[in-house]
Amino acid sequence: MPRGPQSSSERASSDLGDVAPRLRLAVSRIARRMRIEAGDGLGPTPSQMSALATLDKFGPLRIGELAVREQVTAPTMTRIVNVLQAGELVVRSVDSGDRRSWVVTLTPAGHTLVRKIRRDRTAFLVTMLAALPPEQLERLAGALPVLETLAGSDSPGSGGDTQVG
Amino acid sequence: MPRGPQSSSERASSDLGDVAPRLRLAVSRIARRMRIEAGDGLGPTPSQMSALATLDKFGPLRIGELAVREQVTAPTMTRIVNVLQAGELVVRSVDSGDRRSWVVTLTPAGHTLVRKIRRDRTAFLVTMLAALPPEQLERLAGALPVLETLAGSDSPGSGGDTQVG
DNA sequence: TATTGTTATACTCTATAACTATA
DNA sequence: TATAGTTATAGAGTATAACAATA
Repeated sequence: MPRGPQSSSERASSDLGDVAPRLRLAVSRIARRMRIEAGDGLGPTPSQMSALATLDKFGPLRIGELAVREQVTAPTMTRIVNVLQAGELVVRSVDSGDRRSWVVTLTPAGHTLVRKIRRDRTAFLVTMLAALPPEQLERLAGALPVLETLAGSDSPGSGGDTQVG
Repeated sequence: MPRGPQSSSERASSDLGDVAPRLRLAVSRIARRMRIEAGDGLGPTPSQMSALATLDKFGPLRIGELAVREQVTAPTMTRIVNVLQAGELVVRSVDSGDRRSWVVTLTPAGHTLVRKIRRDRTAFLVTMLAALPPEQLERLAGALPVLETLAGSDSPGSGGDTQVG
């Protein structure tokens, strides 16, 4: 097994050619672990949670606006909002100025829930990171801006993501 | 905006406290982009793809074994295998020694498809990585072992993952 | 009897098409 | 007419329960 001259880290800068497959696998698995270890099956479904996160980020929105941001059809968003409303996580109010529309607003309980789940999802990583030697944590922190570049930004209209956590 | 003394990188080793939330968000988004930009809606559904990947990794398996590895019930796996069989991606053969069981095997076409999708998923990252300045690629490569630690390994029985890509 | 897999049935999430109310 | 949202209906994917064939 050929090794480069550098000595400190397992496999670092040598053979950059296999960075892509390794990064793909690592990212997929970390994402999956975060989902699962945060108790994915409990509480709101992914689509409900995503709608809550969008409301948390952008503030009150109309059904149609929510549907566009969530990349979901209007009937689907109607149902999602109905469920959230039944759970008292959002309220609907008539749009002053256009009585065909509803404005959907997060309730305090909705806010609290979004923050709780966000915390839960981060908690898994916090635990993992705490177990890392400082040198590895440094390296991870150093690569964070690069990862954020790869992640891109969620441009509101263009299928923006608004991840829960 | 307070900045640490180090000069070369945007935000690196200072305030490690927010590594977890940033990493969480970055990982979620990269995973999502990989899924979407690889043409997620096309070809086999996620559950079908996952079953194919498991067969690719572990070789021929019985329906029940597949169901356990995929964390799905037996009736569900029956249906998944039926669809894959109709698409000529797998074949069923009787288990010599227990005629209640079927052994499911990937066809050459199934193999080819798994590899194609794996390539497609990596392709997005290859493009993104090619656009990075060498210094950033270095930093990413340096953090890869750490990310792989966080990713963990998929222990076969314990709901192992067997990511497609 | 116990086990492997299938069939029957139901539930959730999503979509498209048709509809109602307002602009 | 055109638009915002809802209702009606259908399809994919999953589960539990009941069943068939074999061990």
